[in-house]
Amino acid sequence: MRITEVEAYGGMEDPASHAYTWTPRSEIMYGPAYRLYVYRSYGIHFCANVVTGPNEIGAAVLLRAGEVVDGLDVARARRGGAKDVQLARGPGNLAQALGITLADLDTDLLDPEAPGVRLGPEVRRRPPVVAGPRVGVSKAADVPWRFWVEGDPTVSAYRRSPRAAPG
DNA sequence: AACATGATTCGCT
DNA sequence: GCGAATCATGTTG
Repeated sequence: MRITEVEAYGGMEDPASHAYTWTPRSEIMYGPAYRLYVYRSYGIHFCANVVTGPNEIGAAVLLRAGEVVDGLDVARARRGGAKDVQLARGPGNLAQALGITLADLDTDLLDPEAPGVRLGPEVRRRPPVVAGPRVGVSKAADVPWRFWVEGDPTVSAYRRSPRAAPG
């Protein structure tokens, strides 16, 4: 899968991050980099993050959207007949398309032997990337740490949290 | 032990 | 555009 949209969370210094205050849930975020941090959202969906360490800050990057370029049939089956372009559009949908669950928590994304997902190393060509305010967070929403490929149809629509400070 | 809330999505208007 | 669904986690008593 080609990632087209991400959102950065600055660990203990970022009020919007799960790592802002230490909790058992976010413990993984303080660990080594390139591990997978998965959490359940609204009781229904899973969201996948890449811990970016390497220090003990608890920083991570939320995978918000992507274009499925491999295993299309599997992704389609998992997403139950959604349009190809929206197979991995949105954090919950992306996790579902990849089949990520809590079982994948703490997966070493650089280990070729590790079961489940892994992070592809190569970026052949860097497409134009734009930055903007973050989606869905009630705090520090205007920190421009959401990055996406400009004009890519698989990028999710921007929606500001109703609880975020007016901007 | 109880209460409030959310890094969301989908369907209806 | 708006609101319900849905439950684990975090916070408070």
